[in-house]
Amino acid sequence: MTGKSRLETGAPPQNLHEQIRSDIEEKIFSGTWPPGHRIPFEHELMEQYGCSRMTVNKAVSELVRTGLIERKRRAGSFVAKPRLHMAALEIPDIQLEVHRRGGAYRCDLLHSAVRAPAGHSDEERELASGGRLLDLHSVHFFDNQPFALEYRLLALSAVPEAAEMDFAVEAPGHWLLQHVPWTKAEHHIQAISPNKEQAEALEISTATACLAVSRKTWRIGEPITYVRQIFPGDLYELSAYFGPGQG
Amino acid sequence: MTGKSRLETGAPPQNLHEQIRSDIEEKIFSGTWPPGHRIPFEHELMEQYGCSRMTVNKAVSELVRTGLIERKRRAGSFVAKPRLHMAALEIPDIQLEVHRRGGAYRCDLLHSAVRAPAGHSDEERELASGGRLLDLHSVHFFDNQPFALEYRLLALSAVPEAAEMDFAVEAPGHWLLQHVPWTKAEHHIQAISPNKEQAEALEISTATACLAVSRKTWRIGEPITYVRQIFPGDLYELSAYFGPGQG
DNA sequence: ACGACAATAACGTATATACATTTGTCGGAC
DNA sequence: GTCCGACAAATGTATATACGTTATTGTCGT
Repeated sequence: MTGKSRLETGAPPQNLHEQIRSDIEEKIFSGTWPPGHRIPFEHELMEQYGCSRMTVNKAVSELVRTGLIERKRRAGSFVAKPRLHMAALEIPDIQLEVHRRGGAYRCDLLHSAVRAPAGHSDEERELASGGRLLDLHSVHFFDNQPFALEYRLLALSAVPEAAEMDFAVEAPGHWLLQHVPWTKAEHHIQAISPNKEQAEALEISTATACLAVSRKTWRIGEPITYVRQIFPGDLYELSAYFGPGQG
Repeated sequence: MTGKSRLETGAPPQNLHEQIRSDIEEKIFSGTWPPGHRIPFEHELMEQYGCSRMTVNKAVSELVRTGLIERKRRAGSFVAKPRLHMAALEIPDIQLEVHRRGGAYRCDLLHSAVRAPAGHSDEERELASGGRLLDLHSVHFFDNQPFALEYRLLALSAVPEAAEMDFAVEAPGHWLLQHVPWTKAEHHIQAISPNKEQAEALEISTATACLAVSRKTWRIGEPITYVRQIFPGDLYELSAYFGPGQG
C-alpha cells in the first residue's frame, strides 16, 4: 500500500532508486550513520552507483518525505535528529510526560535481574534471540503519587550497553528512547482491574479501572524490548493523533 | 518533517508537482473522485498543466507512496479503495471486527435525534459548524452479547446525506467509514468504571473495567463526527501497529 | 464462436541536461 | 581584525527523451 523499502519488505529492490534508498536506510537504522551525520553528496552517490543525479535525488527525496533525512542547500544532506513520534501514537516517555505537566518525577526500581528466557515461553525466547534478558520492574511517580507500574524485558543481545546501565538512576524507557532507534512497534491496549499486588504498588483499590499498555518494539526485525505498563485509569489517558503535522 | 501537501499545511504549493498533487488530493478528499475512480492519464494531466510527463509522474508517485492512489499499467491510475488503517491505529469498524472474528453482529439504535448543538457546549457548536447535529446512541452486539456502547454526534452540515440514512439498519460507524473520507483523527483512550446506566446497557457489573475511546474526525479541517465508545475490558482490546507494512 | 496472438496504450525507470535557489567560504576593502 | 560581497557548491525543480513492462484490446484464423 504505502511505498516499501527493502528493510520493510525483506524483498530485494528491483530498481536502482530503491536500492539506494534501502542502502541509506540500513546505514541509518544500524547506527552506522547516527543522527546529524552528513550522508554523501548527490554527486558522490551518483559516482558510487554509476547512475544519474536524478536517480539519487529520487531516492533521497523519498527519505526526506518520510522524515529520515533533512537536506540543506550548499551544506549537504543529514540524518534527521529526533523524531519522537515516528508516525502517530507516540511511545509514551513517562518521565518526559510528567515533566511536561510540571510534576516531580521519580522512578523506583523494584526488581532488576539478568536471566535466561523462561523455557516454556516462546515469546521470551524469541525476544532474547539466543541471549539473555534484563528483567525490570519499576514504579513511576508523579509528585510522589504512583503513576505507572512497569514490567519490562530487554533483549541484551540487541542492546548490550543496557547491561552496564544503572536503571535505578535513569528510567529504562527514557534511556531506551534516547539511545536505541526502533523501526517497528506493536501496542495492545486494554482496560483491566488490577490484582492485589498491582493495586498495592499503585496505592489504589482493586476497584479502580486501569489502563494496561503492552508494547513490543523492534529494530530492523530484531526484537528489542517488551513492556507492560499499568496506569490508574483516573490518572492517565492515552492520546493518538493521525493526520498531517505534529499534533 | 514528513512531506506536506497543501491540504495539510494550508500554504499554497510553490512548485508544479506539489500543485498537481494537492489538486488531486483535493478531488479525492472532497469526494469528487470517489474510491475506484480513474484519475486522468498522465498524458492528460501533462496537457492540462502544460508540463512534462516526469512532473506529473512525480506528483502521482507520491500519492501512490502514501496509499491514496493505485496504478495499473495499461489501465490507468485509480483512487485507492479502502485504507482502513490510514497510518497505524485503525479506526475500529466494530461491525467488521465482529465479522472477522466469526461472530454474529447486531446493532441496536437506542436513540436518534436531529438537534441543534447545546448552547453551552463550545465543542458541539464547533462540530456543528452552523448546522445541526445528528445525535445517536447505540449498542453493538457480538453474538447477542453487548460489546460496545456508542454515543455519536454527526455534523449534518458536513455529511448531509446522513440525514436520509436509517441507522437502525446500518451501523453509523460502518457507513461513515465506507462513505466519508477523513483526513485527521484524534483519539483519547481511557480506562473507566462504567456508571449504572452504562453497565446495564452492556449487561455487566459496574465493577468491570471498561475501555473508553473518544474520537474526533475531520475532513480537510472540517469536523465530521465525535464518538465515544465504551467496551467491556474483558471483551475488547485496542491494537496499534507502527512501522512498515500492514500489520 | 472462440482461442491464440499481435498491436498498443499506459505506467515504470532511468539518462542527460538546464537553470534556479540557497548558503558556506574565501578574499579583499576598510 | 572585521565586515561584506562575490563565487562556488550543493540541493530543488523541471524538460525532453528513451526504452522496458504489463495488461487490455482487437484481430485473425480456425
